[in-house]
Order: sequence, then C-alpha cells, then structure tokens
Amino acid sequence: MSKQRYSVPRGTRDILPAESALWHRIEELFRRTVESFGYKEIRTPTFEEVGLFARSIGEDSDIVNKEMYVFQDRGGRTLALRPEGTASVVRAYIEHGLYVTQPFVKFYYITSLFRYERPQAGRFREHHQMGVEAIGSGSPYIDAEVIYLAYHFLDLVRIKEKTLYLNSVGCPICRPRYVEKLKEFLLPVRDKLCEDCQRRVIINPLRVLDCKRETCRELTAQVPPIYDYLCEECSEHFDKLKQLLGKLGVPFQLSPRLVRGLDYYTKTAFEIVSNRLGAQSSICGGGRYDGLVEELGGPPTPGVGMGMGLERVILALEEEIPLDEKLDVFLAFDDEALRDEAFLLLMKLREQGWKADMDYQHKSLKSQLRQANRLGAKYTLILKGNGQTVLRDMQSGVQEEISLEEVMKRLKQI
RNA sequence: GUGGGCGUGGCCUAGCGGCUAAGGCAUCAGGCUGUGGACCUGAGGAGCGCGGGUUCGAGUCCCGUCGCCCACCCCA
Repeated sequence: MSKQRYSVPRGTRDILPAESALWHRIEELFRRTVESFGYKEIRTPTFEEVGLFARSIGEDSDIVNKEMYVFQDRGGRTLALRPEGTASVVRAYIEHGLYVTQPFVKFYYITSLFRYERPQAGRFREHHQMGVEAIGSGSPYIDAEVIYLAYHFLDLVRIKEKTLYLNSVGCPICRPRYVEKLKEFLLPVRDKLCEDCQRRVIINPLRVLDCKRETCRELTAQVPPIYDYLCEECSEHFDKLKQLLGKLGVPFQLSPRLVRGLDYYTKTAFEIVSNRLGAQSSICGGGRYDGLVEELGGPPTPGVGMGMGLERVILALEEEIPLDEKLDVFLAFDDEALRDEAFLLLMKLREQGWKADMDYQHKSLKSQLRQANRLGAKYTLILKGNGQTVLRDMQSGVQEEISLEEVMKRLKQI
C-alpha cells in the first residue's frame, strides 16, 4: 500500500458503473434518434496528422495554437489527438472518394475529443461529443434538420431549460464585405478595446463581436448586424432556415454576435445553451461549412454539422433518466457443496438470456442475500440440493419451495 | 497562461497551538429471521496531500510544492 499511487491525468476522469449506466442510456437514445433521421455511424482515428486540424480549424484559432495535444510518433510523424470531430469526418469523406460514390452522406459519431485547457465546471481535457455531419447538400432544409435533431434530442432527454442561438456568418462573397465594414468601424476605437480584441481587429474582426468584456460590448453595440450585409444567396438561405425552424416549432434567438470558434463555418452558425451549467453553458454547437471539403483537397462540397457535449448534457439534465440495471436472478446456497451445481445452473440461466449472478467470495447465505439485495435482484434462487430450491421474490419477500424443474418453467413465464 | 478557494479513513464532515484525531455514510461480522432491505451490537480502516520552517509542542501558524475546484481566455 505504500507504493506509488497514480491518479487520472488532469482534466480526465473515470466513469464508474454508477455513472456509466446513464452514459450508456444517453448514447443509446442519441443513436436511436439520429438513426431514425437516417444518419449512419462513422468512426475515425483518435489521432490525425496535425495539418488536418490546423488547416480546417484555422491556423490562428485558440484550439490550434494552444489547445492541441500534439506529439511525434516513433516514425517522426507529427500527430495530434483530435480536438473536434468535423475535420476527421471530412477527411474520411474525401479520402474514400465518397463525393463520387455517395455525394450526399449523413454521418454521426460518439467519441472523445482532446483539448489542452485548464479544467473547470463542464470543461475537460478529454471530453465526449455526440455529433452529426451531413455532407453534400447546401439546402437550408438540411440545416433545419440538423438543428431540429439537436433540439429534439435535448427535449427527449428532458432538458427544457435551453436556448437556441442562431446566426449566419455569411460566405466568402459577403463576409469579407462585412468584415471590411467592421474594421472601418473598429479601427478608430481600437485602442479602447481589450488587448485580445486589439489583435482580433486585424486577425479576425468578427471575434470582437463575441468578446465578453463590458467595454468591448459597449464599443460594438452600435455595429450594424451582419444581416444587412449578407449576399442574396446567404440571405435567402438564412430566411428559409428561420422559416423552417418556425414551422417545426423550434424556438430560436437571433444572435448576430455568435461567431463559432472554428474558422470553417459559413452561413449558418448555432449554439444551444443551458443555464444550468455555470460558465461553460454551451451544450451544443454547430453550423455550415461549405468551404471545408474543398479546403481539405476535395471538390467544392457543402456540409453542415453539430456537436453536443456529452458531459454537458449530463450536467444539464433536469430529471432522472430511468435506467434498467436490475438483475433478474441471484443464485444462492448455504452449503459450499452446492457451488458447482449453482455455477453450472448460473451459466444455463445466462444462456437463456437472464441477467443472473452469484457469489464469488465464498460468503455466508446471509451475505449472499445482502449482495442480491444490493444488486437489485428481482429474485433470489436458493439451492437446497436434490433439485429442491427456494424462490424468493426480493420485492415482496414472499418465497416458496419449488423444484428446480418448476423454477425453469416459471422463469420462462416471467 | 492568469486570478481566487480548498486539500483530515473509500465518501462527507468536526477538530480554541497541547490528552492515544471525533462523528455520519459506506464496508465487514453478528443479532433480529434457516434468508437481504429497517433496527440493534461490534469490528477494521486516517496521523491530517507532500517538503521545509516557527514553537517546549502543529491537522491547527508561515513558506514552498503538488493536486483538486471555480473563474478569466476559449469552447462541447
């Protein structure tokens, strides 16, 4: 016991069975939901060439600059643990030539992502996201589907206190026009902005709008919203999306300052926030990335997607989600001589599909019952030898002596 | 990277600078019941994150260090 003890690396955690049942349930609900929407699972590697992320997320994004887990493998390749999900999916889409064979695909994934950040409430160095990517359609209907899907899923897990923020960040045609306007507006007051924003004015003026500092907020209060500058195509797309969400009954709030942290977004950008979460309140984020496939070496191909933080979904849960972890039968006996018989019978019960278990610590009958109780067993079957047993209903405490044969018949009916 | 808070058995918590560090939960054994849950009895388990300092004496004060938490930045 005096040996070196180890603990989880900073920002990571163990999910013990007490919690994993809930995780499992949520993942299962997600799978069922997205599959009913026609999405298929894609699994991509946990690490990729750094370049993939640098190129897609943006060279001067925070994620690339200070949050990636970058390492060299023994062959001298520079790799990174994936900090987000979209880049890998798009890479796979291109790598497998899906733009030829299945130009429109709908994928989903449930996986862990890694970012080197200082942990805090709802933020981890390894976190899990459930996400979807629909690649190959520029239709606003698919944007609406993705947003509806996310919103609907959160309804399903009974997260009611949520707000959907919606924005359009334009496209390579209209965004630069707006960015120019923004610069014109911001440059004269540049020295009044916070340090970060002074840099942002040059590198990525849109981010200034997203700054949380009071002074920056005031200074940008008069900035005209991007909507006034969207090109016709973007504007129509955005209008149609808003209209569709309205028809679907998905409430949203326009948020002209919403700029997702990743460079690749075009047109639609959205975020779903829960006020039960603390500072890191965003539980889902997503948007359209019409330039990304091309940026990563594929043909011009539009795409939309979203990612939902599993840890944050769990933190935001308002109600308990019913879990079924009960054991059907616990096998007990008070004479060690019956252990072999019990062991063989146990396997037989399991073969028949029962959730069954028994004692492996060679404990007293009393302890075995205790254990059965702890495991939430519906029944405890106490072997008496000679084919005789006692079947005890753990809920009511009612028990009866019946033959093993009778038990097997009975179990079939339960 | 910056700021603040905290660090006592598996978990939660008490502990004015001074008797062998206290309690609850959990665990284990037993009783009640051949056989669980409620109840009763009993048992095991920490030398107070780590290192140093002050002091006759430190879980209690000081310094450092590590870890955790929260917040900023940013994001799921």
